[in-house]
Amino acid sequence: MDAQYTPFEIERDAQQYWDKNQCFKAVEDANRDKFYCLSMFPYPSGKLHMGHVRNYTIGDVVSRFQRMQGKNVMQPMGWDAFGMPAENAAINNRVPPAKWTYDNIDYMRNQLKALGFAYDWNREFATCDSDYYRWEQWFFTKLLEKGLVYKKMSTVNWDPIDQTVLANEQVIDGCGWRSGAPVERKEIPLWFLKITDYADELLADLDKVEWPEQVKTMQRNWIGKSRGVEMSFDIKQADGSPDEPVSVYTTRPDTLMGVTYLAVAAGHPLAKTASAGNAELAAFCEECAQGGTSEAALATKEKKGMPTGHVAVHPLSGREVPVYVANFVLMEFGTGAVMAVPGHDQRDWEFATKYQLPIEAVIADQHGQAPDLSEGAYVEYGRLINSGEFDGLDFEAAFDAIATRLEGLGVGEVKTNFRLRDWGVARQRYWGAPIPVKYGPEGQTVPLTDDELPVALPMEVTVDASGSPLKKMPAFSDLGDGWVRETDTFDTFMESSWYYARFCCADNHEAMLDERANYWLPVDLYIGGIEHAILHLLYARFFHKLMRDFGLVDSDEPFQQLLTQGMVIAETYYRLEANGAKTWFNPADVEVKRDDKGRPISALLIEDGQPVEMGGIEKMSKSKNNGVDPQSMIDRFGADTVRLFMMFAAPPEQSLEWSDSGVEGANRFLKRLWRLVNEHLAAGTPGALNTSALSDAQRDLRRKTHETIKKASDDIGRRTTFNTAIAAVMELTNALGRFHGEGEEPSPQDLAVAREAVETSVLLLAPITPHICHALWAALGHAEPAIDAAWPRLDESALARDSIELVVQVNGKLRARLEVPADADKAAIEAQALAAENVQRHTEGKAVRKVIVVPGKLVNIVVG
RNA sequence: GCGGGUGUGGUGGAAUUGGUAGACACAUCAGACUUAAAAUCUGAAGGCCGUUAGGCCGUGCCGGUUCGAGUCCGGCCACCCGUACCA
Repeated sequence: MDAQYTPFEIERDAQQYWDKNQCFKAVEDANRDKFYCLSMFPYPSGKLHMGHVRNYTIGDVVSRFQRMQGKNVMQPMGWDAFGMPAENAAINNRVPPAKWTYDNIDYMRNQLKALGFAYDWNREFATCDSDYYRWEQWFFTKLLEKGLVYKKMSTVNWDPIDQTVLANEQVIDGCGWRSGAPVERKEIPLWFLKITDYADELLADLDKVEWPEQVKTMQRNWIGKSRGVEMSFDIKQADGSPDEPVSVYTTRPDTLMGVTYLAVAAGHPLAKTASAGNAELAAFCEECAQGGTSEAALATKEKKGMPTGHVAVHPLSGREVPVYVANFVLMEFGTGAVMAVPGHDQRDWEFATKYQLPIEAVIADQHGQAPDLSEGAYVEYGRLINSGEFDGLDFEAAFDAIATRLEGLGVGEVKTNFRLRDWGVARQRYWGAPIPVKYGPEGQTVPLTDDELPVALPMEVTVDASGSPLKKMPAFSDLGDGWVRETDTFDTFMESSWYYARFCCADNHEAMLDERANYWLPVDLYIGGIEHAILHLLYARFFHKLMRDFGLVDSDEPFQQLLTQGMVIAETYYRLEANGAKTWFNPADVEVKRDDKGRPISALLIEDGQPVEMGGIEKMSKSKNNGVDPQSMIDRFGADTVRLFMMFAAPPEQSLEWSDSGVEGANRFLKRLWRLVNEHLAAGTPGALNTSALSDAQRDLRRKTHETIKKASDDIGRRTTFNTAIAAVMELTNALGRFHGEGEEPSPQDLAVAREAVETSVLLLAPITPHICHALWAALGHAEPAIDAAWPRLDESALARDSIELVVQVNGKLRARLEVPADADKAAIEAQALAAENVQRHTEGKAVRKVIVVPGKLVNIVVG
């Protein structure tokens, strides 16, 4: 064994060994428990970033740990390869999107290999391979035949200069990111998947999966099941003539008698009839159509409205209330109209205050009084007031009574609603899977047949910033005889909704999935960023249920357990330029000055020695130039050091702050471990361990070894807190460094106890730093590689103690520590606690009211 | 705006079921080794007071429950993620 830790040779040798022996090739085996471990596959943006390294290290640690538990582990990797960045690269650098994407994949695959992840590379694919997306196209035609797909008008961001549809991300402060022109909302026909048909099941089945509660809550709220009443209001135009009734939905029918106005969307039919003779209103409706379509942009916009001149007739009281057009009401949400109760809804209250509309109390406060509405709405539930015959009813009773009355009048009904909307899957872009539909000369819409699939995306293409490239390619779209192809492509969420299943049988060219999917699925542990908590994870759950209902899989849910990792963040540095713009500098190019407590006080740019400003710690990003390239760290310290730091610096669910010195610390630990094993081997040959004849020092080290096995097993296997598992192993190696036998030379028994501690440390670290552990395990004389070693076994008897330390509190404050026999009874502990010198000082002259003994932990003496 | 989360020493974090706040590291300081530096090893350290014994304060802020609160409850503040065409 080399005296020096040489990470690059060790890592190369270990990787060659795993590769040559196909160690991570996964084969179905009905006789073993399977473990499918999946990390969210990357978008091939160019090179790995720290978020990828963190994500994939977590997955690799769990995979290797499960393998050591004896599981049949499958850990695949692939590429989420369609998307906008490839088109942007094409526009900016004139590189074909396919070439750009596949070049990036080649580079990033090498980076993943250098990190030593235990992937079964035989299963690799990219979603832009026609061999993958052809099955998605095939499945879409089946969904279309079954009525789960339909086309409807939908609102998109329209750039009037570039004549193109913009993604929400491409709308900055309401303007197009390239043209700078104010974005307009435009209605176009688009394909939708009926996810709302599965809303109830998507909600109910959250109880079947082991996901973080916060993610389940977010999904429940997103699906947003509610019970309410849908009712219609009769409408009179300004001249008194009737217009079409307006339908509204409310979850608070108990407040119906407090309605003082109605608000409709600018696109509502009523707004159109009202605008006919009202130029001012028509102009307002047009203004409402400006700006982006994102919910955040709409919801934070200043609330504006304008009266239509129409009035709505209250269905119960007959009272006439004004109808407004409001910019915060949208056609695609619910009915496109809302009833407003400003006394009991804060948004309505603000609108009513702004336009001097009446605000009326119809719900009593907790004292049974009319609430004070001068500062805001009263939104709690309570008993009804000012509601005629409904006065005195509580929420439940009022809901039922009012709903029954509306039903009797034939103007309303109780209705369950979902916030969830159907999934729009069509994009007016090139780099995606073509939607497999054609249109006939008489306007027929026909799904492509199996022998017409796949619809391959043409590789020779001109991509510019205007319009959809496929639309401009007759060779693609024109099928002759008046038939044309659909030129929209799929939302890239389509590809990421079923890739986990395709990994089970990626080599099947005859079918989308086969029986191997049912061996591996569901995924046992799925790992990825918290930012995917709603959309990706909800779409994948939906897609899984679709595949189930077509008999392709037999499970209900795709991901049994979910681990959501936090972001990787780093300090930012900038200089303010004369024009007010900020120039951002990479942390690698900056030197930080610290005060004598190590607190950073200032920073200099290394290049010119002049100061730069510290901009705070933020998510690693291109825009703030604070990304640390994982490659440079791997080149400097090796993969094991990077992996160890990533797992040690924070628990996986929290954000992780990058720290150069922390990485050096991780490297130092590995060097120390290397030396420790080296010195242990040089000290001599251990004897056979005799656990019935241990010295105190030997028993202490052995206890520490088994305490560490217990903690690390639980931390990695159950809690997934890898940081504390590593800390525990560090404690063990620290104890090992301090361990010395009684004689000048270590005895065979000393060496046997030390050997157990050394081998335990190596195996417990093997999932985290697999290369160094591969080398050390071999150096310790094992012919089998470390990846085939069994996880260390806990010996409960090694944990036993003769005496334990208790703390003594007086009135909850720590006053003394006691060493007591492990089997001491409560009375003896209490007596010893009361006798302690410092306890006496604090109890002297006071009455002892109560003594609380918590076995194994503490004694609290309450005095008064 | 709405939904979900986070907040602990100089720093990253630990404290798993309401029971010793600060494990393990990083940075800092001191010492050893060295001609010297680096590397390595050993030690110190939450803040304030005290010679020691020890005391007081302390987990974003305000309040509550409890023998006991970082942990539970109510109200705030700050930041982060998502918000349906970024992936």
